Amino acid sequence: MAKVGRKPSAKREAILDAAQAAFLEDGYAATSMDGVALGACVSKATIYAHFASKDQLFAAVIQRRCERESVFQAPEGLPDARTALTQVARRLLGLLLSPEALAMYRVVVSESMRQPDLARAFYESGPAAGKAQIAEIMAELARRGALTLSDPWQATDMFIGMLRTDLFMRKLLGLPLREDQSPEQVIDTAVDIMMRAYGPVRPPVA
Amino acid sequence: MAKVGRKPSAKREAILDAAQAAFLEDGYAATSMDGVALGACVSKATIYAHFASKDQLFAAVIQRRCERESVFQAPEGLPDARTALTQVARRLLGLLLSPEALAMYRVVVSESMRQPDLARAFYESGPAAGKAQIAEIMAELARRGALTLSDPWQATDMFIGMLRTDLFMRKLLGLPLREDQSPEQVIDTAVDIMMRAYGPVRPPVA
DNA sequence: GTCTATATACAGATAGAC
DNA sequence: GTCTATCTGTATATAGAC
Repeated sequence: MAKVGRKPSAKREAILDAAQAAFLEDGYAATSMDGVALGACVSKATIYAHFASKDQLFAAVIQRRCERESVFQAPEGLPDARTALTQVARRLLGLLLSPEALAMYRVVVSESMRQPDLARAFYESGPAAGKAQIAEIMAELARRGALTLSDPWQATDMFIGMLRTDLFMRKLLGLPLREDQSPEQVIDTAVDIMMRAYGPVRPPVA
Repeated sequence: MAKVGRKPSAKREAILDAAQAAFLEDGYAATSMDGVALGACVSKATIYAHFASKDQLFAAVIQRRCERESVFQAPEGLPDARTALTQVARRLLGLLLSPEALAMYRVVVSESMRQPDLARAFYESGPAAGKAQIAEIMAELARRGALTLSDPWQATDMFIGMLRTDLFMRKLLGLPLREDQSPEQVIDTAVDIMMRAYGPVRPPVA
């Protein structure tokens, strides 16, 4: 069996690729090792030479997919808060609505109770990492005086929540979108609320 | 086989109860018809006398669970917007965080791509119905002048989103909550943002 | 409608040659 | 490491008696 340290074996990568496609497409239980072997042009025994079990193959797939993407660098230059938040929201909502992210979310959520380690890995590398990066941008905007907020983490939580609304739910469930639903409209509304709530010019508290 | 119209057979109900417990606890694939039969104190053949297949048993379970609960009646009396929104948020977040709702969400999301009809039934009776009821309350608050908003549906979407944040995600994935996370804190923050954005006294637009 | 017993298929995992 | 061939368990679904 291959060691834990990287073994950039071609077959191993082919197995992981085929397994990822199958798991994300069909879910954990509906994916068979025979199918993965077929997709990777490899015998089933070869899979077991690299991965001890279906569980561990699944874990390797999820872990590999968790080790990447983030890319919420602080907006270039010194844009105003509205522009900065809009850029961040576009990036995040685009990511959330991508077919790969939705498939990943479905399969991890469905297996989270049976594979707690995977649930944590996904959470840390996905939602938690994204939140941390956006919170840092929020904090920077607050330092510049572009936003007035006491807790960037709380504000970030709410901001992200406002992006995962009905549009996200429908995509997640595979339902068609209503005509008047668009990511841009969600983004505009969310940013608008953030600016009303935390914009630099705040109404005197009643 | 039993007709489609209601047959309040005791065994049928026992089967549905056992199946619901199993599906919500273990997920669709990991639930076996043998297990359901055991849980319902019934032979497996009896299950197939009532339900044509595992798929249809699952559908019946989900459908039955979808035909109920809502209960977002407009707050009693004429409370101010902050009180009304807080009451609504408490009710909704309590529902979202309940173990049954979380289990339902997990299993429906995981099977949504393979059973589109179920996904739609869940969406209509769950998220869509809840949103409609809350939007009506929003609209009533706007009519009273307690909120200033042009589109109650949009505002409702954002409000609900702000309740489904990190706290919800961690519960969904079965992760322990951070000490400083509490439903009440999420509710207070969300309501506060709504009041800042849509409260009757709005700042002049800069 | 309900049961016992069984058909049939396919899953995950392994043995052993190369 | 990789293959072919196989073991073994268990799943969905059904036959046929009552």
